Amino acid sequence: MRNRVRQAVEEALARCAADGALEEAAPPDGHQISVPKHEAHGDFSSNIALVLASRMGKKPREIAELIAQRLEASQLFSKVEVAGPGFINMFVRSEVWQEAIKRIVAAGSAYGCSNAGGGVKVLVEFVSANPTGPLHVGHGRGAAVGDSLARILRAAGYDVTTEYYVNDAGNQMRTLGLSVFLRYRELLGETVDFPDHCYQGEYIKEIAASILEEEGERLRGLGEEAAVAFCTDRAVEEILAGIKADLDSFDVGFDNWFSERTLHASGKVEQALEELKAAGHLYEQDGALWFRSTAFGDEKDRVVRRSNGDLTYFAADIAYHKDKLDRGFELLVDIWGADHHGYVPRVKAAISALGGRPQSLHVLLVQLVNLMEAGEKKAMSTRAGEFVTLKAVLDEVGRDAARFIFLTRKCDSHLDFDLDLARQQSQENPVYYVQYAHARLCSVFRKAREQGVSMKPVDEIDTSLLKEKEEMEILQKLDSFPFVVAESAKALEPHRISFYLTELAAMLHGYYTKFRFISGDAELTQARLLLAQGARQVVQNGLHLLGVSAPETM
RNA sequence: GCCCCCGUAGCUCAGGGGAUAGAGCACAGGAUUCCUAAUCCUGGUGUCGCACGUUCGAAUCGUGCCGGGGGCACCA
Repeated sequence: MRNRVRQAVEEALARCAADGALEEAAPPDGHQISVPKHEAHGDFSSNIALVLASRMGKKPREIAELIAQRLEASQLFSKVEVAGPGFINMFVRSEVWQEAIKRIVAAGSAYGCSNAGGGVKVLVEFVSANPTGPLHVGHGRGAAVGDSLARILRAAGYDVTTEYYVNDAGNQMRTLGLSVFLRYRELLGETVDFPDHCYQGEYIKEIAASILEEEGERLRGLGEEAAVAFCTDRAVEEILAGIKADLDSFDVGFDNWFSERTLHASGKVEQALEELKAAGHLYEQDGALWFRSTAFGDEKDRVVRRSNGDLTYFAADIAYHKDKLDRGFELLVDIWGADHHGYVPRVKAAISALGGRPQSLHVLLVQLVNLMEAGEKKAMSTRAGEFVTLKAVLDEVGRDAARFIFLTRKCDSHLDFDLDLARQQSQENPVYYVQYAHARLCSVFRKAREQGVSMKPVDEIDTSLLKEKEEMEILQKLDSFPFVVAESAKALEPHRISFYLTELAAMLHGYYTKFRFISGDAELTQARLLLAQGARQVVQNGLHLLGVSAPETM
């Protein structure tokens, strides 16, 4: 609808130019069609005259009048007004809104989808937690945001691939293997010195125990290097399996699991460095190899190969992002913990140096989650082994509530996740408010069936009977859903969907209390059931974008 | 010291150039012979952290402060 309104306004402007009333025919960049806060200001409002005024040296209201006059002829509107400093307020005819419900019902589960994204190939990389321990709540937030964003982008017509980058190479992998091996030796009765930098968690002991069970004392005879390597492989395997299981119970899946080891093994890291070197962006200093990232806006140059010969993680990250571009992705969305924000300029620098467009990379920095319990912040450190796992939280508050809490805030705002509250307050959680709206509509249809009321074919339903103010508001809200999805995708902001759904649910609950879907008036009942069907569909589609279930009963 | 994010109602947070700044929670009162009361209705609160600036117009943009968090390794 909004697009139709925009088109009408811009055509009216063109007609002004055609008949000589105004000089400009082209719509200005800042032209916005918005939904006013106050209903007295119409269904839609255009600021076109305000934007044009300064450029044309005319009074905004004068321009607005000229355009408004030509808009009145449109079949779309029942009334067009100039108001305030020069807004054009437009009132859409009720028949236009009423027809929308048929479109919505016809589209079904596809309603909300659009081709706004134009098939742009986008890679959404998220979670990518190091396989050194189980996922904690912070990873859960990233998982919810990434998975939901991928769903929203798909709905908005982007060609989406999701990926988890597995850091299964490098120093910390040795540390992980060493940690397990030391616990293994402890289990064999040795007294070992367990260093602080090793992973302290209980899960390390469990992995050691399972190795002991399956391999016996065999590892003792292998020599430290081989034994640690063995432990590393086993630990990564077990931890990754655990991570996958946790994500699975959070209903988060990935198209690809991308292993860092394969980057090294295939020579792609060396290749990327060669390319940078050929372009003159690398230099040697103090025995190390540096990338001149300052040439692309970073605050200091970065080491890609240390003086001891080891490649840094950054070197692999360069190759990884090059590989993403080589695979043809036009838009790269990386979802990182906010503590990695310092990393953004150097990765963008690498993309630029390799001939890519730094704007093609969008890094969403998800603020860390403060887990609160009994009014106190709980410590979160994988290495120290002090953290609340995602699994533990899911077991307590449930998948739907957890996802909704994560998705009802902008991802760059800090989030206090109060365990006590989420646990005991589950009845007041907004997710149930939305789900209940869906369940209630389902129950209306159950009731209708009980009473032998069945819906007529859509064509035969008289939608002009939907003339209550509340019905009109719901129709407008339902109509805006595809626009909300498209904007949410464009802005990479899943939380807009949660807010939309909460607002829609409020309208539906209010309507439910005040009016009856099923009444003695057979024609009216048909029209209202159609409204109910469309509304239920939109709630369901919206919840699906969040990865939250839409129960039929509660 | 430098960089990034945040600061909006008692609390948790939306709004991120547009008209009189919103929601949930909490608090008080009310609503159910009838499609699920996990619901609805009513009640009120804001120096939008502070100060300048940009313009027709600023919670929103810019600069500087203040406060909170995070980051500034040849760690990941």
